[in-house]
Amino acid sequence: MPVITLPDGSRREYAEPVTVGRVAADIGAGLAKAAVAARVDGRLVDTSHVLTGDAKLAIITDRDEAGLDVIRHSTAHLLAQAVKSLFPQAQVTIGPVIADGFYYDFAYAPGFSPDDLVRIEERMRELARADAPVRREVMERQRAIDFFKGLGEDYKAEIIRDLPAGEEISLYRQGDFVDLCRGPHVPSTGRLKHFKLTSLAGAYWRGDSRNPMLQRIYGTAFASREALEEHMHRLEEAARRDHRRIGRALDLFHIQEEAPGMIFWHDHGLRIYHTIEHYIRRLLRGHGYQEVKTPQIMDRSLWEKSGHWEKFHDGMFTTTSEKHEFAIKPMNCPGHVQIFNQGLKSYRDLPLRLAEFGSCHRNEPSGTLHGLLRLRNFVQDDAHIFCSEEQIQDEVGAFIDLLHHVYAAFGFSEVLVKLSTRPEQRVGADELWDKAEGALAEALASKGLPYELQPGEGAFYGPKIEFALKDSIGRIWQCGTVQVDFAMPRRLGASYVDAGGKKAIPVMLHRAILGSLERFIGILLEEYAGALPLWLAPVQVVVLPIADRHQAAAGAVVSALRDAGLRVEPDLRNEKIGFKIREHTLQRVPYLLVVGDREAQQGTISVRTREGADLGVMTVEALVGQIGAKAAGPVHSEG
RNA sequence: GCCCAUAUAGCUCAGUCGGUAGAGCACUUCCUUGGUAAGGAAGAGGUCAUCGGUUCGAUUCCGAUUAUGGGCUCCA
Repeated sequence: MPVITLPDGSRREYAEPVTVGRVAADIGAGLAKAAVAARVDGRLVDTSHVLTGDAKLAIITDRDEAGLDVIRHSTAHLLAQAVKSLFPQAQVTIGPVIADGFYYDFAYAPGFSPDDLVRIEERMRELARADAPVRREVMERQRAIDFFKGLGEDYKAEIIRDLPAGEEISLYRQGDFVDLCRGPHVPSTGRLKHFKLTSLAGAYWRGDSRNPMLQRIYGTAFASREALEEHMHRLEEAARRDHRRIGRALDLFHIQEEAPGMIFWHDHGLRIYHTIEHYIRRLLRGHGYQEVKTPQIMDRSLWEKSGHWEKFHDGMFTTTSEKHEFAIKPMNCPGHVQIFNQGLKSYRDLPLRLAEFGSCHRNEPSGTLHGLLRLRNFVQDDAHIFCSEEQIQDEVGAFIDLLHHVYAAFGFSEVLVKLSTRPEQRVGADELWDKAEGALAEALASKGLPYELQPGEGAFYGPKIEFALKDSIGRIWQCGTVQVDFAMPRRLGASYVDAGGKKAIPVMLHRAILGSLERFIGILLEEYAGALPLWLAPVQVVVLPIADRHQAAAGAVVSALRDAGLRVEPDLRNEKIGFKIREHTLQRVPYLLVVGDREAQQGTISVRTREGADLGVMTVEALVGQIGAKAAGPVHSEG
């Protein structure tokens, strides 16, 4: 006699076991039609699930987030069904739901072509129209393994073999297609209407590059056609924010074939770069950092001592001179230890903070390069803090505050935080790791920062916190970091005299706020779609004379603004004012000043913003009063 | 590095079922001196990424290389 309790607290009693679908139908025909799955006592089930005893039941429709996931998951199955029907030799593997869609990996040696994708999507529509019921069945483990082996689905058999013991093994059938799956799924394929296959990629079986490469098909699905179209539209909009496109359009930088992974900064791009560097430099000085500069290339023997050579020499560029082999620095830390090592250090010198805008080269695999976001040559706002073990937590805490202060200054509010702990291969005693991980976790907790734990993802020399930002299409990029290092100071012979007069080895904190300036600028450009905040804009103001006779007046405005510290340029071209307005608006110049007869006569300017707002006519002094402080940026307000 | 795709004028792209290419914008010159998102005319501009193969003939077909894009792996 099941008693079913609904989310609103109401109850329904049944004389005998009922299916979820039946209960939904009893509540209302509309709900029954909209139901894609259900939650029974918190567990997701199909609408065909039979309720045998008392239960709490919530019907899930495509309006629920969980319902959308079910639709996407079922669409992935539909994709697999279509692929199997068109390419019977293909083997199915896994097909999970991901953010904004799903994918399915197939083992298919010849590979799919983009044309195949079109065919597959067509077949999916046919299969959806057929509206085949999706049925769940449970199979005993060994029988399931034999069953899939019999189908030639070796990957599936392997997946079942590796499922934890005691896990129920369920299969889903739709038409002649069977797939191993936990479910739940939509009741029938006809429920899948608004989907699209989006891309084709390679992906290693089980994410291991030693394994065979599978064919991954990405797709997405939504509850309505409008939602799908909106999603595709969002992607197009995001593509317009792409920093590579903006970099070209605003003449900021370029990359060319002869220097893959390296940037040619143009004038306007370098202005952004320098503004940021200047800001960080001032800030660090105010926070007790010294700025240093270390050699670009150093002898191989130093990299052997630091441990980099053994672990990373494949990723290092090298060069030779007179029988010496040199490496171009991939990091700044060994250089900073050399500076620390000059002269005897006392515990009174700690914490010693050495900062460098260090240009690093890393021979990244060609397939990983990506605009400004992944380069072979980049500049870190790097620093190393030499301190005692007791100072770790305070230093990390202060750094976290500083980092958030900086990210806020650039207008980033969403910063993802991750804590990576000891990897299998590591140096240093476990007690040290306990202490360091504890210090990092404690520092995060004391800031009330939520973070994702990444066990085993730390560096070989110590645990780390990573701070990441998202690009315009939601990809996550590590920017800031703080890492505890027990190994390198010892390896490179760093020491200080402690309070007891004994020699001690300092702990080293590696830390960067922006990470790579290039990457940070890339993300910044996408965040603002090129319309950078006033203080970062390469050109803050343009002065536009209406006709040739206003050029002198415009020139006077330019020099006055330049004297006031603004980045300002005139546009003296023989063009109409509308043309110039359009062009500089597209160039994302924050303020556009028009000078015509009226203004020339009165000694004023007519002010317009890149957003199209008319701020009216005013004097240069009035404008400087209005925007001067903002244009100078946070560096001045922080002293 | 691995999988798939792409590479044509400065940019965005069209095109050639194999007979050495075209648009728009940008650029140059001239006309125009115009009041808040494109004034007009003319002109110039390309070894069709590189190397090789097939062919009477290759920008087009095939192969390799390089780079780029989307993923995967990696990221000190």
